Amino acid sequence: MELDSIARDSTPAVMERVHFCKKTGLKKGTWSPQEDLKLIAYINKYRIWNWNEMSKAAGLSRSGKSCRLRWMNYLRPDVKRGNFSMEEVETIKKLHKARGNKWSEIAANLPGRTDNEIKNFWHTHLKKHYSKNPIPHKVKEPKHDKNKVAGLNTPLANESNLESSICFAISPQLSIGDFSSSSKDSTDEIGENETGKKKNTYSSPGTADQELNGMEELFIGEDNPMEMGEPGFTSPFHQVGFEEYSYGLGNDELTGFWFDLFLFAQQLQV
DNA sequence: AACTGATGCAACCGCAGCTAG
DNA sequence: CCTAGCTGCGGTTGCATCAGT
Repeated sequence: MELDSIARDSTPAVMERVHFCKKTGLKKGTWSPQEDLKLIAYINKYRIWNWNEMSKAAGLSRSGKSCRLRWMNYLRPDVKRGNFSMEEVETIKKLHKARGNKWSEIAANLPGRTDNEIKNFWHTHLKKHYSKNPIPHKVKEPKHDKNKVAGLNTPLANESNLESSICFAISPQLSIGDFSSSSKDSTDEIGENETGKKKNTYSSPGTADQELNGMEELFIGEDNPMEMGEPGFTSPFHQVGFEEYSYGLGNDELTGFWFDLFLFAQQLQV
C-alpha cells in the first residue's frame, strides 16, 4: 500500500486508523462516524450525483470510490445486516454453484445484502465447506460465537448442521457501531455482539433513543428536500427503523460526541 | 499474563464496461 | 471512432479481536 504516512489520533477514547496518501491528499482507512454523518447528510440533501464531486462538496477527504463503497456496503438504508437466513444461505449456495463468483448477481437475488458482504460470507463461512477440495483444518470450537453450533468450523459437519449454524453465525443485532465503521475505532465503550466478537458501540442505554430520534429528525426533516418517497432517495435511517439498532451510549462523553455530530450534520444541511 | 496464530470483515486496488463530449 | 471520466465488480489486503498455548 502506498501509504506515506500514518496519522493516528492518540486520544485514548477515539483512536482511528487514518491514513493519508501523500500523492492525492486523500484519506484512507476506516471511516469515522463524523465522515459517515457527513456523507449521509450530504446524500440526504443532494442525492447521489457524482461520487468524486460529492466527496469534495461534502468536505470529505475521500476518493469518490471510497465514498461509494462506504455508502453501498454500509450506510445505505436498505442494507440488511445480521444473520444470513437459511434461505439466504441456500440462495448463495445455489447461485454460486450456477454462476460462480458473480457476487453482484448473487447479491441482486438477496435484497439488502451487498456483494461485499456475500463475498466475505462465502470466504469465511461457506468456502471451506462447499469448495471441491476443502482444506482440512483443525477441528475446534467456534472462536467468537457462543451461539454458533459447533461444527461450523468443522469439516465433518453435515450440511444441515452447517446451515443451521451459519444462520446464527452473525449477530442480528445492530449497534451504532454497525452503523459506522467505528467497529474498528477504539472507544471506551465496547459492546459485544452475538458472535462474541467485541464491537465498539458508542452506546449507552438510556440516551440512545433520544439521540437517534433526534438523528432521525435531522435527516427526515420537513424542510428536507430529500425525503422518503421522493424518487431515488430514501433516508438512511427511515427504512431501517431505529428500533432495530441496539446500542446505547454509555457515558456523557460519547453522548456529547454524538450530539456534536448531529449539530455538525445539521449545519451541513443548512 | 504474555505471546501467537486464526478468523472475520471493512476497505482498498486494478480492471472492465459504459457513456458523454 | 476516440478519449476521458465515472461507475461497478471481483480479488486482495490489513488489522482488530479472539482462542489456544
